[in-house]
Amino acid sequence: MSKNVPFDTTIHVRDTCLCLHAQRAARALARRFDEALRPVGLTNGQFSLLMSLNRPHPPSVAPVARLLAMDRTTLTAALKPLERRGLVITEPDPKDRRSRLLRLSEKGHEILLAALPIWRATHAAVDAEMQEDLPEIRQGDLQAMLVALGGTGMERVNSGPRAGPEAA
Amino acid sequence: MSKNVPFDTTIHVRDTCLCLHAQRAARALARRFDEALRPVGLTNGQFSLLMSLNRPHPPSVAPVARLLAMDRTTLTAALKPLERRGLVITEPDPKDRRSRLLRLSEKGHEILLAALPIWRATHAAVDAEMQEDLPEIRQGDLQAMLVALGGTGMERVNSGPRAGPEAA
DNA sequence: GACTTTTAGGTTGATATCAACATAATTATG
DNA sequence: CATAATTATGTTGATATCAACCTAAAAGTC
Repeated sequence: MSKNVPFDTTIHVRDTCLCLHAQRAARALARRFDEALRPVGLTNGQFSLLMSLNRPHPPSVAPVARLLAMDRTTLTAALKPLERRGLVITEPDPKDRRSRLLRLSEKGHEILLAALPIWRATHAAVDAEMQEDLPEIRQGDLQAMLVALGGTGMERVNSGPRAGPEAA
Repeated sequence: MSKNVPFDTTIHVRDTCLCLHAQRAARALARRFDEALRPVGLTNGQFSLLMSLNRPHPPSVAPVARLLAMDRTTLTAALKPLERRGLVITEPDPKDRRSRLLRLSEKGHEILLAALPIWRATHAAVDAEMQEDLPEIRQGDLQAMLVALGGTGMERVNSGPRAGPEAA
């Protein structure tokens, strides 16, 4: 009886492991966006986090963690440097003493504004490259598949009153 | 002039940001596979790393890092606990004194063998769920897209002599 | 051969991630 | 009301990730 995994199994796993592929894709994209956002001093994760806080009402920890498909303790840790830098302000929720509300500071809003064109440009470039590599596959399909993998933690934040351009 | 990002921009970014979707998918899958592999004491990343070392000739650091689309310093760090646990053995490359060769130990091979059925079952389950969620989209398409995003660090390790079942 | 450039890999530091465990507050139950 | 169950969040510890910086060895150049 064999005590080793056959090599062709290794090849099979290498070629089919969704988790590995997802990790690789995530890493590569993270590096790409990290580099692009470096001039404004944000990582891709920080950009996403700040953006997730740009809403009409400050959210608490759990819904943000859910939206980012991230463990809440990860979020707690990720908030710390942002708080230290004065980009995020956390406050007790008057409605629930166990809860904390997370809010962008003035500075947080500014950085996010500065980061947005960078995100746009980087995203457009990645889109274009994808289209070039796989012209017959639609972008919407990729989004749908990633969402299927990453869960439906997409909170319906737009079900409430819209801040929209009026908040500007 | 507005000093804030409009809320509907937040919604747009939330819904279209490939990087965010990839991170979310990667996190969710990682959690899923981490949990499944816990009984054999491996994380998803460790499984992938061990599997990537299951080959006819021990590779050095750089090609493994490339295959996993990972920074080589990450790989260095990831190897440490595995070495500590005696699953991986690293040795100087006689052909290049700067290089290290990475090899699975007996124990590493055993754990990998134990992990394989778990991987198969988990992967099959994820596949089935994907098919259920998005029946009209083919799995091969997802792989192709993730590969396009994650780069082509897929080393042609099968271009050499095949270990295959004969190595057992 | 001498010197320069490139390459292989490691350390350090900071951020990113999750499980296990813990405290405190809120809700549910009788 | 008292108690039990559930919920919100944080801390700790270990692994995961990458940039900046460093040393040593190999390859390239003259």
